[in-house]
Amino acid sequence: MPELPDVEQFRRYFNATALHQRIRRIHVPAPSLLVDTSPQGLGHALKGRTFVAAERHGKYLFAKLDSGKWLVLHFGMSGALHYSKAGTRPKYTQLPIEFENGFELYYTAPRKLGRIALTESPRQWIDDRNLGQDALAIGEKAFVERAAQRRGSIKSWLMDQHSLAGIGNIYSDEILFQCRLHPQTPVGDLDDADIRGLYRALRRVLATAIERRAEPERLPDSYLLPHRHDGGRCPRCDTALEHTDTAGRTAWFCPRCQS
DNA sequence: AGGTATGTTAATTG
DNA sequence: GCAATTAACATACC
Repeated sequence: MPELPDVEQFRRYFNATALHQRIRRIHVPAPSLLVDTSPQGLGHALKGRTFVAAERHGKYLFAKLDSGKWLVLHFGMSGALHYSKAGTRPKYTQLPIEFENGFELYYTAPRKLGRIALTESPRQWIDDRNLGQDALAIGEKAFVERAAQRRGSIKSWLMDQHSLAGIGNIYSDEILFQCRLHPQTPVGDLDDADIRGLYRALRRVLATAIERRAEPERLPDSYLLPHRHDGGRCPRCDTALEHTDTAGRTAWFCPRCQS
């Protein structure tokens, strides 16, 4: 689930629930999710502190503490956040954060593919990992420039977090469907109008998904995603959708509209 | 029981 | 150095 629109949901949820309450304690059942820290190190950084704001870059969520340090959360393929009364810990909770108000914020990750870390600043984390600009923050000019230095398929470009942060398999399929480009089209084959069309589709798709709270069922029926499954048909021309392996993932597309 | 899965990263190959 | 491909990670779900 968690691509840019999903993590943006988490950011808003975090800001609406978890700010300004003192942290009583935390627990780390699976230390393998920790990056460059330990359960003790994390506990030391969080205990007695409050969160003051949450920010997002690509698929990463950064939660600022009143100490100035930041908690970093990545949701992998299946992570989520839940805030509720203490003692209602959901299954697959990998980080419960208990507050003094009797509520807890639960970070869940059923497949343990997420990441938990601490950083001095989001900027430092982003630079250390060489992440690209956030997909919704990049301007058209920079987007066009990025395209010019890129070879290979358009889908792998959109999903490359070092080039552009936030887009994954699901939303890259939708963006390419919206601007009628086949996922395996080489970036070098696109002209300026194609690239600008791609940029506009990217912004529109991500903004729409955020508006719909990143719930796939709420997306317009004219979108690919509600039909992206075996037996699904193109909402535009009713052709049977096909899929192909690209960039190590399954890319769904309409063979008639996207050529 | 086996195949697939919305993510990232390292190793391998061209 | 790039890009594509594959495997690995750990586990749920169909």
